[in-house]
Amino acid sequence: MQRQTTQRVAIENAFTAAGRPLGPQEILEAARDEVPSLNLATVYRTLKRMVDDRILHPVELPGESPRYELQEAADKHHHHFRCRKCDAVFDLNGCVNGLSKLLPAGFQMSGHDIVIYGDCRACNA
Amino acid sequence: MQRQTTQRVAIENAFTAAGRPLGPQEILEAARDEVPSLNLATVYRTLKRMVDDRILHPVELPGESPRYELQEAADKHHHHFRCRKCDAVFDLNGCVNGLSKLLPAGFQMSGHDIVIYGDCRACNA
DNA sequence: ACGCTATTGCAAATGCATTCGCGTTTTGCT
DNA sequence: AGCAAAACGCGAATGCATTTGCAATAGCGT
Repeated sequence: MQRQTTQRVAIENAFTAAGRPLGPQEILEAARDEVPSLNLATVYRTLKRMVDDRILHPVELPGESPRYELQEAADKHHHHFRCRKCDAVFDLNGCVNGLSKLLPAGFQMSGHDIVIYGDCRACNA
Repeated sequence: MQRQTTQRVAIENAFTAAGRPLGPQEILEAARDEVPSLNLATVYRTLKRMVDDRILHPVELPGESPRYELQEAADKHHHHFRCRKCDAVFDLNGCVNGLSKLLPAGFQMSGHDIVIYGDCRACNA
């Protein structure tokens, strides 16, 4: 049976408060505001459970360890922005057309990922 | 000083023969056709040197360890295709428009990556 | 409030890709 | 051909992100 622990709630809160994909370390730091004793192993255990339960969804970017976002965010097709100054990742709404015209003959497309790099709002200011 | 060893030549040949980005293990297997004694450590050493010398360029895809492609290929802006059946990666020519319209207000774009997933020509056949 | 068991914190262990140490082999210069 | 330095092969060592074992703690049903 699934228990409602303070650390799990703190982790869920971290996601809703951030509104963007978070990595294990980021989650740890954010959730420690609520539960200072929180341990990284617990973060990993909780992440794994929440992914299994379809509450979170992994976000993989080139050359980086996975971040996670709420499944509800993942449900609608979207892509990601990664800030080169603060390394934070943000969700982007929408998509582009014409991807399939990049395909060579004989290739079949079943999905795609787009990552935009640059400076986020906060780092820009 | 830089020496022209048979293993280094074999590795270079693997790239020109493949015409697509290769990972260390793929390189090892391909180059062993020419030099059966080739060792993975040598592949890594050679890759590092060739990247330093701007002969090769690393290709990072979400959730995978880096592959490498000839710098000449990397010089013109392009993206990548990854086959879900054989895991091979291919270069794609061209790009798309309208990426910047995905940006939220206050965000500044300085680059982007696109990866298309699907079945490659060979796996399709 | 009590007790059972899921969950936690901590430190040690994994897994994996990549790197290093070192004795041996090659390369390229003379 | 002769040699010093660069490369190699091999196995052991790193570095990191992630996982696990275990004793202690804390949800939650009764």
